[in-house]
Amino acid sequence: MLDKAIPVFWRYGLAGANVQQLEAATGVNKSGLYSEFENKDDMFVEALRRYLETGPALRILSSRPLGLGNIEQFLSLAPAFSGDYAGCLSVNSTRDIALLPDAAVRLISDFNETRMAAIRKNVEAEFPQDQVDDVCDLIWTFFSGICIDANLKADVGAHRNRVQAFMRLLRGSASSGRAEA
Amino acid sequence: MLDKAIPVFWRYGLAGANVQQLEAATGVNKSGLYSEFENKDDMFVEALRRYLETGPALRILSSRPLGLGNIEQFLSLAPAFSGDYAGCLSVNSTRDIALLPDAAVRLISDFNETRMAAIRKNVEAEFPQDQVDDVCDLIWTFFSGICIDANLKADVGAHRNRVQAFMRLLRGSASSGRAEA
DNA sequence: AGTATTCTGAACCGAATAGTTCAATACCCG
DNA sequence: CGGGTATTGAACTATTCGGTTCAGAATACT
Repeated sequence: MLDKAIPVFWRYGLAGANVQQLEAATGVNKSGLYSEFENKDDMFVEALRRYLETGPALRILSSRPLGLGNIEQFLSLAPAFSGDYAGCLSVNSTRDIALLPDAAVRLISDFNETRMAAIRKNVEAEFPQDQVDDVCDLIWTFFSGICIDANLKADVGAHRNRVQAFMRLLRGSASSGRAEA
Repeated sequence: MLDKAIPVFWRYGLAGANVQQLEAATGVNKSGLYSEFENKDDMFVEALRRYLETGPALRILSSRPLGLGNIEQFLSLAPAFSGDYAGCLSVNSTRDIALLPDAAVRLISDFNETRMAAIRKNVEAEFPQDQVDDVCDLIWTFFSGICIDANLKADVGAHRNRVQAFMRLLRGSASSGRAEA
């Protein structure tokens, strides 16, 4: 049920989605919706929570061996490209941050930290210590950019290309960085 | 007047902004608003148009000499970090694309093309031809990422750092690319 | 000063919104 | 089969929304 609600919030945001759409998408009518959730905000928070919990990001980033391979997987697979919805619900939601309930903001912030820590472990495996912060930041910024851009045009081929170009840049920097060190 | 409306749409999006907020922000009441604009969608489109027309992006990207210096300026200055609003209205709006009037989608798409062409001219000045497409794509993706992330935390210092780290990566790639060629 | 014009305030409208209630119905399980 | 439990449909409320109308006040022009 939450899984059915996720795409609605994904596409339209919290403010742009109405409960009729949620009824249609979930197949549950208003009575049912409001017996399970307190209000629309609550539905959003729970959908977002489920999205973050079931998403592949942390799994990908913690698979062994740690390293840039995981980063590439993360950038390739974590943003969705399924037509119905594209990019990432959490990234999309940071755009709506001004209208989000506190609980949702906290979810996003907390998961950002967790995800960043997971990214960091992979970066530490390949970069000298003094570059780790910057590289992590670049990866996250790049991920956000991919996710937003996917809303406008979700081209799977272009996405693959883009990730590979970024990884080339990163790998180049990693090897030259090690050489210098 | 449009200048006063821009921050409202910026923060709350088209769906999340209501006309009361637009009245308060512009200091013009509903009567005045609706005598000048057809409807809320129209206000949004005109605000977005003005934003794109008056923004610094194209000016920065076409200043001489062309090159990565312009790209750095663009990444540093084009995203706003003014507390009231952060990032970029156009990038924010791509997240709301599903609810935007056609005219707005066209504005965004067209300006994306124009901006990308301007980026390209700067990239061509420093990169071998076969890397230009990829580098342009990376720059745009990075820009989008910066803008979205600014919604959550708009830290000017972190922003500077981030841009510089990206530029190091890019400059490293440019010199090694030329060396190979 | 007098006239034309613009802008404002406030009332008003219909539609859509989130959210509630409850009788009827379907379903499940003993 | 029968009784308890979910689930539904639909009517209903209250509020907010975008948008309209228009008389009056402020403003500008001559």
